[in-house]
Amino acid sequence: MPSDLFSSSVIDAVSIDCLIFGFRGSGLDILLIKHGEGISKGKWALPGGWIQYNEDVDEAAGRLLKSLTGVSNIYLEQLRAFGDVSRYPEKRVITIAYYALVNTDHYALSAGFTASDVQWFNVHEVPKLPYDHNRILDFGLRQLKHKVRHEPIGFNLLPKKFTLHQIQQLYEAILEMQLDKPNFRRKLLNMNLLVPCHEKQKDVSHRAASLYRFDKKIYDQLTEKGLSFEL
Amino acid sequence: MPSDLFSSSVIDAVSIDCLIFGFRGSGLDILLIKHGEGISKGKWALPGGWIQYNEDVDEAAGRLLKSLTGVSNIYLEQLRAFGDVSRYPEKRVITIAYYALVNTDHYALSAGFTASDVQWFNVHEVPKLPYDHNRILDFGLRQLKHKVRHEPIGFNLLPKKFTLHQIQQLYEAILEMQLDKPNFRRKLLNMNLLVPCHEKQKDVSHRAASLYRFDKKIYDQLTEKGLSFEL
DNA sequence: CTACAAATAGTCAATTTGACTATATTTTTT
DNA sequence: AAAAAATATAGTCAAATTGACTATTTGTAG
Repeated sequence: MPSDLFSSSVIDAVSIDCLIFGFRGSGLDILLIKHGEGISKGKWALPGGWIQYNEDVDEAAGRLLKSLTGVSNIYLEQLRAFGDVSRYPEKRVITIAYYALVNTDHYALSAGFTASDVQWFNVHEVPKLPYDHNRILDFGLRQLKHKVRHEPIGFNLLPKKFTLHQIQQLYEAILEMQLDKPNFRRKLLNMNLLVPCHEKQKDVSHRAASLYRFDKKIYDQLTEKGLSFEL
Repeated sequence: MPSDLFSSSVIDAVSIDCLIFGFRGSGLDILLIKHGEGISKGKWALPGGWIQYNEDVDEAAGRLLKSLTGVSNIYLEQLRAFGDVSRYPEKRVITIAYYALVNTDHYALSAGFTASDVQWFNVHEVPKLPYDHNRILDFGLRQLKHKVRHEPIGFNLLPKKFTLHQIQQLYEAILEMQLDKPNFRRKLLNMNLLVPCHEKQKDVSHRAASLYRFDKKIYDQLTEKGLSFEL
């Protein structure tokens, strides 16, 4: 740490930007908001905001997420900071990017936004975004692709109760590859991580599949016993 | 992004802190510097500095690393930002932590530091550090433990030419576990990632082991063909 | 020339993978 | 009511990988 502890800041501001991922059966989605004013008016962009003086950075991200979704117990984690000089015009703004995994069923969009301000986009059909937001998204997608194979975080994108086929579709969407159904089932079930709900899905026009849920406590127990989640 | 683009910053400063890892056969080391002045005078701490107005954050980290080691092409990657309100006294300082993997042979310590200012510590014998530096170190160790198993970055801690046994010792130090020698060799060699130097180590009082090197180009080629580094 | 130290090679059962085929249970169609 | 369609679930089997070992080779040191 340098000696000049009382120099005034050379950074104009630190912002938060958030990748909010959702999944609705057909590919992975991301939530964008439309800028109402400012430099990039009319453009779609990642939801973001400024960090307040008296809140932790993690708190700021949580606050932002809640203001968008109305819900607060959502999976949320820091991605990394982006701080190229040229990432933001005029001012020197460093942003700290977060990513959230939400179950699109369980929350009401837009507290304070109209429908036209907030919209889901398939992650591969995202328009050109301002600043370095496309780069942040790319980075987040890579991170998600990796993380979902080594930690059981994908379940956050699904309803509480889900079928094996739903998880598979989710993984196929995130990893961008086809997976063998029997083998995927086998691997997942053999981890003994999923708890059967003893319930079947409803309103499907074919044989109904069993519903399962993910239990963090069971995962933590198994982890202590040496399980390492790998898919 | 909120509308008030021209508010003055509520963050006093953004700093860089760097985890510099080294390996010298006996456990994993980290480089600490002794504070000469300021709030935490006399304490050992992570090397750090302020981000300049006209440099990317990654550049700032590189500059800091070079000022300490004299070398510039070192493996360096961002860990994450740490931004709790209480992490720093008096002022609101957010820090962006990086971690570097250096080969302790190949660089001269302390351009501008005396030996008593800079010192290697075994990562498990680190004193109480100021601010949230112990937390940053813990986070970095976890990250390293994970990353080293999924990406071939460990080689950065070794000399250009190394023996299989050296890699194994490195992995044992980072992962904090014993590994079976024949099985470790087999797995590593079967990836066809290591290039034999057709050379033996010297000055050992027993049978000399073959030297290998890691070739990033070969790794990239194999990756394209579907190899995924896993240890 | 013998003891040692560590490198390197090889064995083998158990487990996991990948690529499949087969059967079961529903709903919709004829 | 029977057949067709759709999807869930179960099972097979050879190949590859792993984990826990033993055996051999090649060098140094006394």
